[in-house]
Amino acid sequence: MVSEKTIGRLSLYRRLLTELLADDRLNVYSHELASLAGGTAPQVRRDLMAIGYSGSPSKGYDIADLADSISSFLDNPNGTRVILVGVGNLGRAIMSYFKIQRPTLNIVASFDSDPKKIGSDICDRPCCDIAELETKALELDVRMGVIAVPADRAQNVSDKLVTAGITGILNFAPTRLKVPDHVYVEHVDLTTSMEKVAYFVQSGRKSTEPDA
Amino acid sequence: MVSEKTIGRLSLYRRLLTELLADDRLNVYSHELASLAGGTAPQVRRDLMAIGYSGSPSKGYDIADLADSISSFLDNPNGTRVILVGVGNLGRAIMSYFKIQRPTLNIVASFDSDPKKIGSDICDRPCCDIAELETKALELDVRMGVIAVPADRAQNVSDKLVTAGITGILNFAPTRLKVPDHVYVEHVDLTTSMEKVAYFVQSGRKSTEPDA
DNA sequence: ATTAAGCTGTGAACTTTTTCACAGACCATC
DNA sequence: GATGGTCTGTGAAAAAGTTCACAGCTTAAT
Repeated sequence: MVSEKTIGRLSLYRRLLTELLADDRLNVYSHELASLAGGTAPQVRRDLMAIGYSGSPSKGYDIADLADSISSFLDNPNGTRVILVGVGNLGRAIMSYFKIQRPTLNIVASFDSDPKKIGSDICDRPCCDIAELETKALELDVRMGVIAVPADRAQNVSDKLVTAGITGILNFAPTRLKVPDHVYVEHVDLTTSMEKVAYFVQSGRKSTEPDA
Repeated sequence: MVSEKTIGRLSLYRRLLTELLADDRLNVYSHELASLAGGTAPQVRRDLMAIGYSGSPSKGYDIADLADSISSFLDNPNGTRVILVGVGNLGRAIMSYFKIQRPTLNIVASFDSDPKKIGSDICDRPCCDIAELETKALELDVRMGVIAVPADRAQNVSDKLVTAGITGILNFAPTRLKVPDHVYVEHVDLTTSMEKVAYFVQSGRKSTEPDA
C-alpha cells in the first residue's frame, strides 16, 4: 500500500515532469528529480518503486512515460468532479487557480449563502444556494468537496457533503472536521502554517524535514 | 528539540484552547483535546511534555495557563512582522484572513507589480511596488515573508526576500524554492493537496494518518 | 572484447514518530 | 482515612518513514 506521503510526492513529481517536458527534456535521473522536488534520490526511487515503475540504469526515467504512469496511478480515468462551498476571497482564489489546472480535476459548481452571488457564474461555473447543497451534489454526481467557509459553518457544510455521498474533502476552514471513517479529509490550515514559520523564524532553527 | 510536527500541533492546540476558553471552560483532559484536534491522548501528552508542561492528574490541564505556555514557547514576545508578496485573489484572501488573527502575527505591508494596486491600501496595509521589495523589507525590519505570486516569479521573489534578511517563508506558489540553509520554508501546495484528496476518493481508501 | 563510469532497484540499517501500558498522583466518596 | 476510579507522565515497544550501500545493468570508450 502506497503511503499518504508518497501520494503527495508523486503529485509533485508529475508536475515537475510536466515542466521538464515543456523544456523538451526526454529523460531524467532520480537525483535530478530529487533536487527539483527538494528531496533525496533514494526517496524518489522508492516512491517510484511504490507504483511499480522502472527506469533504465543508463538513461534514468523516460519523462513522458513516467508522467503517464503517475497519472494512471493517481487519477480517476473519468476525471474527478468537485464542488466548492464558500465563495469568499479564498474560495474565488481556489476556483480561479484550478481553472488552469489539470483537466482531470474539475470544479463543476460552487455554493454560497450570499444572495448576491447565488445564480451568477463564478469562474465560469454556476454558484448555487448553499441550501440546495445536498440535492445538487447528488444531482451533479460529485465525490469530492472543497470547504472554504468560515470556521463556524464548516462542520455543518461537511455533514451535508457527507450525506450527499462525498468521500473526500479538502478543508480550508480552521476547524478539525468530524467525519465518518470512510471519508478522507485533508486540512489546509493557514494559521498553523503561518505560526510554524513564525516559530522557526523566532527560534532561529533551520528546516530539517523534507517538508510537509 | 521539539519536532516540526509537534510545532504544528501545538499551534492547533492553542487555537482549540482559545475556543474552549471562550466557552468558559477551565480545564481539559488530554483525551478531550485529542478528540478536538483529531489525534490521540498520548500524542497530546507527549507534545505537551516536549514543551515541559505539566497538568494535574485529576483536573487535566488548566486551559488558560496551557495556552499561555504554548504562546510563550511558540511566539516571539515582540511579535512577528510579516510581508506578503503578490496581491492576487489568494494574496488578498490571506491578508484578510490574518487581519482577524492573533495580534502577534502582523502583516505590515504587501507588494505587487500591478500599478493599479501599488500605492493603495489593501486590508489597511500599504501595497508597495515589488521593485522596492528589498529596500522596504530592510526598512520595515521583517523576518518573515509570504509568497503568493505565480510560479514563474516565486524563485525570484524568494531570492529577494532572502537578501533582505528574511529567514522564514510561507510559499503558496506551486514551486519548490531553493533557499540557503538558514532559511525555513513551508510550502502550501494547493495542487498537491487537491490531487491527494482526489486520489483517495478515486481509490476508495480511507484516511489513516493523523493528518498533515 | 574489456574496462570504466554511472545509473537503478532494493535489502538492511537507521531514524523518527506514534502508540502502548503502567506507575504514581489526585480527588471523591464512603 | 481507606478505597476506587480516572487522570497524567513516561519508559519501552511498535510502526512508519528515510537513508545507506551495494549488486547488477547498461552504455561509452578504449
